[in-house]
Amino acid sequence: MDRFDKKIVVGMSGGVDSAVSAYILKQKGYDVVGVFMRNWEETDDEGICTADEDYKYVRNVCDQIGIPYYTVNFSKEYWNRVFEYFLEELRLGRTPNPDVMCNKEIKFKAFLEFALKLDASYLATGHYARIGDDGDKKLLLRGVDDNKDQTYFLYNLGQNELAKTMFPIGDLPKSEVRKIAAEAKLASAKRKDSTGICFIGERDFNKFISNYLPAQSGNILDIKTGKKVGEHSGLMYYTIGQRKGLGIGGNSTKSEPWFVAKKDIEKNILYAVQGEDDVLYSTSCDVSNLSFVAGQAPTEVFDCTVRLRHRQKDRGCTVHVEDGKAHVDFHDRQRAVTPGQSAVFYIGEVCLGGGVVEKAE
RNA sequence: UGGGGUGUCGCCAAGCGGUAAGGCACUGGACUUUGACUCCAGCAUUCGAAGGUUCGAAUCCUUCCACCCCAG
Repeated sequence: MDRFDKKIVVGMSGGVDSAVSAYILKQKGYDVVGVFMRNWEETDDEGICTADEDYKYVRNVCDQIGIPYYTVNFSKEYWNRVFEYFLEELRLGRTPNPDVMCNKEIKFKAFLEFALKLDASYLATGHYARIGDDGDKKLLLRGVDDNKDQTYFLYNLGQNELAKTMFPIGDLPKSEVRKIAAEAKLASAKRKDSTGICFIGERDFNKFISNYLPAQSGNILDIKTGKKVGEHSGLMYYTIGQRKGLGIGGNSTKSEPWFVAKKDIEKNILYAVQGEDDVLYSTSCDVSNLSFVAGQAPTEVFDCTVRLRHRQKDRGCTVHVEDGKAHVDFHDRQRAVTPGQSAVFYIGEVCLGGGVVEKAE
């Protein structure tokens, strides 16, 4: 019962969110241990090892808070379970979400196991998400700060994980987190929010993946006419709905921008369309690798909302679950539904779970 | 070789004697724990070239150059 008996491992990234998470738990009287994960050994484009920089902040913050800290290295696991998957999806011409996989395989699997081995009662992270109760079931709830909600990345968590997890800042708006950090004078209080692939950081995406995958240039065809309108430098550099990077200039007919409409990985052809055309929109999609927070789908058929890309607004849909897969009918057509991205289901504040888009129609 | 047409930013494209619109592309930034989407900003001292007329020209004149079309 005594909080002092409860040991909690906090995953520290070097940013404000995890720092404040640790700070809050410490304030509440828990036995807090900060652990920094080192999962990517390479330096960034400028030759800077971002992990070193991050760890410096972790050390400073932990000293300020007065908690012990450790570092653990899951580079091998990250490479094998996340990065290999990431590359394979790109080879297939899909658009993977490595951070979804990172949460599933690293943070809430390898890292969680590590924390429990340290005799921790819980693993805490700085995610903007909440854990609720529904009788004997745990619920994954959106963070109260709608703008920062990160449940999209966490839908693979199940009952076992949630029972051992805490999200200390999930019920706070970002502004409040910043304020707490500032008042506690935490070293990372004013650090810019990190973006980019978790653990890898902000990169020139094309340049980055060109280090791992061979690029094969080819033609860009107008999906409407089949005529060549440009050249691409490699299909993996493009995602459905993308505008930037096509390099297709004006012509005499229209003055609208071009968007990626489709990829033909067999023929190495990128199809583009000019303007917000119907071909960019889908009315349904197939989803595989389903994972439900409750352990199973609510029913075989259910209505909910679905988010198809991070920070995209979720929209109404009807889900048919069968043989571990789902067919999702959108109530309104959706733009740029992309294979490899996750479809995450919600009912109000509750994140039900989700899966990976296989095909959009 | 005759006849006609066109040459304005990487690509389209306004302008028609008064001191270079706009769109696309591109670049930078904002947003963002996935590559986007979106938003904001920047982007031709110069109008195929050289002369000339004029207070003043991309806009008028002359010559030249390039490309296109129709004849042959």
